[in-house]
Amino acid sequence: MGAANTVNGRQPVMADVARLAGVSHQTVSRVLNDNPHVKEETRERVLLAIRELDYRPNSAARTLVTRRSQTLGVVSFDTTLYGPASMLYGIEQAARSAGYFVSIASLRSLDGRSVQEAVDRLRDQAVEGVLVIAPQTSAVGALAQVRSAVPVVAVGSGSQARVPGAAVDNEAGARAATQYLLHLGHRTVHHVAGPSNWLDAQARRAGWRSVLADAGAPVPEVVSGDWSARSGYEAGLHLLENPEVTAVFCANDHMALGVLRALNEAGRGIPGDISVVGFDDIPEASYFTPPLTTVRQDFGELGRRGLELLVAQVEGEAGTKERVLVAPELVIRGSTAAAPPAPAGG
Amino acid sequence: MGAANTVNGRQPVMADVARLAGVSHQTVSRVLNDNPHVKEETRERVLLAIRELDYRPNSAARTLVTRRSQTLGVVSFDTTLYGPASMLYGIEQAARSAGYFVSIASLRSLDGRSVQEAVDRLRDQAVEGVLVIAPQTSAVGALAQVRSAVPVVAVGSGSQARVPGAAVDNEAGARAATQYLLHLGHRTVHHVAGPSNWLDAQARRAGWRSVLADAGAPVPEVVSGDWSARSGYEAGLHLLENPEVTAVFCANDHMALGVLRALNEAGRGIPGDISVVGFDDIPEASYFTPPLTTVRQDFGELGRRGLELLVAQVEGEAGTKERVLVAPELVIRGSTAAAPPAPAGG
DNA sequence: CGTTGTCATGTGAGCGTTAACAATGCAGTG
DNA sequence: CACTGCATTGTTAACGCTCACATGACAACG
Repeated sequence: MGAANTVNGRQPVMADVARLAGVSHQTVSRVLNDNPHVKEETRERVLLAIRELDYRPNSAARTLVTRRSQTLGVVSFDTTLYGPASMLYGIEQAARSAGYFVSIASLRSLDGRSVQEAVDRLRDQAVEGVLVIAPQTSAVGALAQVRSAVPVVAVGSGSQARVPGAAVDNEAGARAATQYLLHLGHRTVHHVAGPSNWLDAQARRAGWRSVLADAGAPVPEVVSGDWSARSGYEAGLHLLENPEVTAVFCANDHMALGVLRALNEAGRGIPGDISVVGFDDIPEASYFTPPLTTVRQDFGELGRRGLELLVAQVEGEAGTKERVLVAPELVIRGSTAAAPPAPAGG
Repeated sequence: MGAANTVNGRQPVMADVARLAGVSHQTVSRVLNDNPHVKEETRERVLLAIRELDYRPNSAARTLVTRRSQTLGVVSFDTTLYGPASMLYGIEQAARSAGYFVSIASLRSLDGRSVQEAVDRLRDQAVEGVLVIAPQTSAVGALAQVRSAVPVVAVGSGSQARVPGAAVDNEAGARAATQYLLHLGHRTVHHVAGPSNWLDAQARRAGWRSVLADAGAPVPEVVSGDWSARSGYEAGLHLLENPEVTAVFCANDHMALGVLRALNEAGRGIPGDISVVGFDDIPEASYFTPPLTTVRQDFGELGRRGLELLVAQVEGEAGTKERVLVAPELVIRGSTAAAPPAPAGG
């Protein structure tokens, strides 16, 4: 052991290790790269020298000659949100176990130029592939246009994106939620949608709508929010104006929280008077008042699957899948119940 | 304009640009590095050739010769949580505007070996500095031991860490919350603390305790949670056993959410019977039932300040500050009110 | 005993860039 | 007109590594 760490005041290089071990630099390289053509005794001498000098290979030099940076890039818009943050986390873990580094670049705005700019930034860093966490239609649209010498994979960007990627089956989740509410006896289900420029919002809305249509239930007007609890609160106030509302399907949990708050304030019983369903199953959802019935999606899994897809492309594996669809799951909690008896004369 | 993008089937290099522009590769390099000793006309010819070939400099080659990777590393434990996610976001943005790339490495576990491992991983990637988002005592302790050839800065790791860093003044925030509750006339304030191995949890608890001590108020036993809403719920159930509780200061908003839920379930009025204060001011806090009085800390700002600190160290600026303390702010909402009249015979 | 093959190791070139220095041209000066 | 000085450009050598190939040793083979 030991931590000389410098040779003549500079970081040790391969030649220093070679000299100390009494071999050529190439033999050191072989040891480092697990080349089988090295005698066991020599290998140990080299490893000893490496430890003695606390030598670390220079990645820039290696990248220069191998043309492989071992780095993947992640482009994202707002990693402050629970979903994107969890996907990023999943990506990093999967990347590490696949032997890649992860470099991040966030988007200034959602237009195509910004997406191209972020991809270029990563390209400047010689990433071998790019993952994009940007579920907005505009970003995905831009993605299809992006010039990139390396593979690009979208994570959590709806299901119809033109680029390869991993996504949750939003429509199926929305259908499950809506069907469940109908089964409880509600005449119809109102919907608090996400921003219309998000693919997920579109898909959830479409799923909700298709179930109502299939069941012959009336399709109420949609109230739109921006995913925030604040916007859910406002949507809730709006829904309160209509006394016929007995069931609400919100496009995410945060908006559902806002809706719950508006209903609570107004003295409506949940689920006695009105049932509420969310989407995402954030960790707090079971501690809302009341605990929220919601559609669980596993963001971490999504990130991991996306990364696997990208690695397969980077390493040029044959028979590469282009799209992975992860199934969400309806989680039933206390915010949903059978429809209240219809008001007399309704 | 144009996107030849390849020369003889490979990425164009500086020599290709030079040939097309009719200059030497060194002149191309000068243009790229804004060297003033280039005639305007030549510069334009070179820029044209660069665009024509869609040439991008090879960062590995540049890093190899300049010994500067333009990359900073971020070590974090769980970027799924709102605080860490926001700090990471702030860091990335500040890094971009300072001209650095950001590479991430998450911790397997919280022991010293894992911290060293993550730092080494980044070091292998030739980062010029490392930011650590790991507010646990164990991680910070390990940090002080970490061997690293590059500067290390801690972000949001309490105020007494031994490494340089940016942190929120947790004690001040906790004092403000506790004082406010006492001013409202509560005889004392109960505390739902975070995990004792987090510096923030320790500091908040210390701030709370000091105010009670100074005011001569009784110091109730602390209930500890793990930051999650679930643990807050359990803490709430525990607090309900004691009828004298009229004010609760929770070490974060998620636990406060759990407490609110437990109290709501038990039919206690908030704030009529019991006042509750949180810490963090997550975006949802104003939509809890009731809206949560809490201590706001600006995580993004924290990340930016930490990054500035690191950049100053990396670029060897004189008079570098070692620590930055960001002041939190008490935000008053509907979950707090004057103490209820003391029960007769109390 | 020469030939062939295989293992273990070394040698030299080259990856694409920047740094240091050299060279050129041209204006201004005495 | 030679001489200095400055602006502009070119030439060459690193940077630290891997790849392709060369070399040497030694066993197996006919």
